Amino acid sequence: MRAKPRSAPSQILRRARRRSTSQRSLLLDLIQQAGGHLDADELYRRAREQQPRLSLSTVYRSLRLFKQLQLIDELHFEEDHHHYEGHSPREHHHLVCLGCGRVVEFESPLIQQLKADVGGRQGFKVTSAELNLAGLCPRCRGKKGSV
Amino acid sequence: MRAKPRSAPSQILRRARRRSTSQRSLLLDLIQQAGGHLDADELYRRAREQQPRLSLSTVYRSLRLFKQLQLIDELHFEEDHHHYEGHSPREHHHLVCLGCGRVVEFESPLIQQLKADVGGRQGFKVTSAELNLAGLCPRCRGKKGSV
DNA sequence: CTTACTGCAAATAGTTTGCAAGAAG
DNA sequence: CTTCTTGCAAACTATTTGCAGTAAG
Repeated sequence: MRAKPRSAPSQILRRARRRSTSQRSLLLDLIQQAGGHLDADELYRRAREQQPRLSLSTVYRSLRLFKQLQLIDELHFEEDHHHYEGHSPREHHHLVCLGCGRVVEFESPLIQQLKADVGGRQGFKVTSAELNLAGLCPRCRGKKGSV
Repeated sequence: MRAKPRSAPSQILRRARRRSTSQRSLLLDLIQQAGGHLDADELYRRAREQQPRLSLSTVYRSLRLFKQLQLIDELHFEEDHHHYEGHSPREHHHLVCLGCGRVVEFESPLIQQLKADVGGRQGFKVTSAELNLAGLCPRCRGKKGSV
């Protein structure tokens, strides 16, 4: 079984009867490049470096659209706003350092097992799983008093 | 090894040099009774039934305090605001129905294993783990078109 | 009494929306 | 051309803060 080739974003937009604009391309590029974990404001700041007139509304509208089209995933860390990353075919989860904010990704087969177990036991059809671990990274474990 | 007896909230407050007020007792009671998953607004509504002059600021200030003192835990579902539940000694996680919002709790030993595995591999000291599964409950799986 | 706590109103952060002008197809 | 998209300003939701009065210890 080969992985099905993922379409280019512009094709996905076309199929959904949405237009491919310079703003959308730029935002999507920035999200992919960043390797994930951007929040709306950071994305806005980076995007303005290349398109100074781009507005924050457009950032939010685009994020909502990309999310609907499954081009990106929304992450819910222990903060008051969301983070975003390009949708990756491999399910993975996040480990966040409470000291410096660094985010590490990891995969684990245990999660699949858990989804099946718990879903089955409760009669749910489980469609998504978000696991966030938090702690201190090697560097931040040292400077204890400082946090 | 016996579980160490948990102190009453009022004692915990005293130890932290915080006063035990009628507002704080009421809020804490409501959180315990509810069995968890309340958001600030719902808590506010319920509290006002018994203390109509209680303000929303007090709700937020109390939630922050309780969280600091580890009397409650904050949950981050796929929404724009947080939910809260009384801190329970047994680590557990949540399965949320996207149809009706029902929340089911579950425990799993796999999570402990995962924390140790991932933490060790990355050199992190893992202090917390939040796992949220989402899907459709038995009832909502039926009425598919309706959601 | 002393100082933490509360209620209220005003401020702030994050996000959404109405609308007229602009661009994609 | 037609309709979707954008920028801007205003609105909105969730949460925090300043301050003067109130109450816990």
